[in-house]
Amino acid sequence: MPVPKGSTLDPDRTRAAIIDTAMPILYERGLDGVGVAELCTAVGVSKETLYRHFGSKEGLIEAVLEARSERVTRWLREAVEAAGDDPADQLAAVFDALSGWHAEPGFRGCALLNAGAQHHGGPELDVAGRHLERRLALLTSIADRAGVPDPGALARQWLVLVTGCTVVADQHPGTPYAARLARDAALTLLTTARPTP
Amino acid sequence: MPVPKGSTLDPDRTRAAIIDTAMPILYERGLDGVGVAELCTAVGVSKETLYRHFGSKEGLIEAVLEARSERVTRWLREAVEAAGDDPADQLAAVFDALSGWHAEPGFRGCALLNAGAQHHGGPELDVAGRHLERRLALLTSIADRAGVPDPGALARQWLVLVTGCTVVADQHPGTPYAARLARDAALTLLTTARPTP
DNA sequence: CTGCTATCGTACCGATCGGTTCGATCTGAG
DNA sequence: CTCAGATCGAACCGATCGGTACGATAGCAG
Repeated sequence: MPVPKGSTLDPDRTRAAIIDTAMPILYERGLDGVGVAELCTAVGVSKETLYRHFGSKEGLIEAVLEARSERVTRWLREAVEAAGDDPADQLAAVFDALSGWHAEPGFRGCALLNAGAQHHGGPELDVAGRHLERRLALLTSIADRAGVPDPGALARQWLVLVTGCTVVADQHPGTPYAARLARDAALTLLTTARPTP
Repeated sequence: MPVPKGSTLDPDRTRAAIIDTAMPILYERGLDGVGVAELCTAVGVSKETLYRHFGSKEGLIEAVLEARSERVTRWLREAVEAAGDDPADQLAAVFDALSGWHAEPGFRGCALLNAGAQHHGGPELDVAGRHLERRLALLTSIADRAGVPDPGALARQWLVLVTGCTVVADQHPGTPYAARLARDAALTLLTTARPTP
């Protein structure tokens, strides 16, 4: 076994440490708001190490965003799973989870959407698109369970609400509790879409 | 009259020309994606002139975003006014206007929201907030006319839909016609909110 | 004509950026 | 102990950035 595992020289560990440390800094200051040198000193790593792992600043950004998307997706899925079997409860759990996130001190909007807006032509936009696709899949599973006639359309309406309330919560101080309003709207759409026996 | 009006040396004209030319470039390439020198050559103006008018790149950006917000707000208000007196028609007109915008070739999301995401701490976020405030005012006027019990809450739900469908249309290729889905959702919310006599 | 002002074109500044290179150092495998 | 690979620290590179300075020019008021 030529590669040491778990040691201080473990490349996987170094890579994970870079991602974990760089993530909040890039989220807080923006992709273009912080240089590679500063990221390196924050992580406690040399530039050579960072470039050997990620090849370029772009590569680092992609890795950070991918890790973020996976983390957020898992977090939201767990919130849904903890809400029981009722689709309405699951849907409410999504927006309640968002409510808590929006109220956190360091909340600055969705890191993926922000990145897609910042480097619009680049790979960040693709990462953001895949992120929304994962989120749509989660919402579609809820709509499927609810047995509505067109679960795909309803899930996409929910996706618009989820995305919109996060942006509004971030950028419009005149709308607090945007997630709560979106939750009510989503539940109304669910009720209206359900076949009335 | 020491200031020439309408001549090629008219400062107001120069200022407007700089804003008009810089606006699509900053929108397309991002606030940090284009330098002041390139903007100057695109406008056909010297750096000294640009800096005398706006003081800094930040000042130029603020002026451009402010002009953009006013233009977009006027455009949407006119779409509403052209839709007649029925609140439902006015609401549908908002999302239909958005549909057409989203389908335009150079569509890259809302310039104000993108700017707020790019320079998150700075004045751009305030401009984006004021932009959403203007949009909320328009939606609130529709909700008022509809005579719903809580027009402020309904208008804010519509604001979430408007914002969300624009972001989704930009960043999620898997959801085409996001504005049409949002339109249906908004009309459903309106119908549900109306008192049933 | 005489100013005044807006503008141009260019050169220039210091700072920062992303990225590369290299010798020294440390760690763990064998 | 020896060796290979991972890392460090710092110097270094060319390019670009936002912003400034200056002499020349052009249009208008008086």
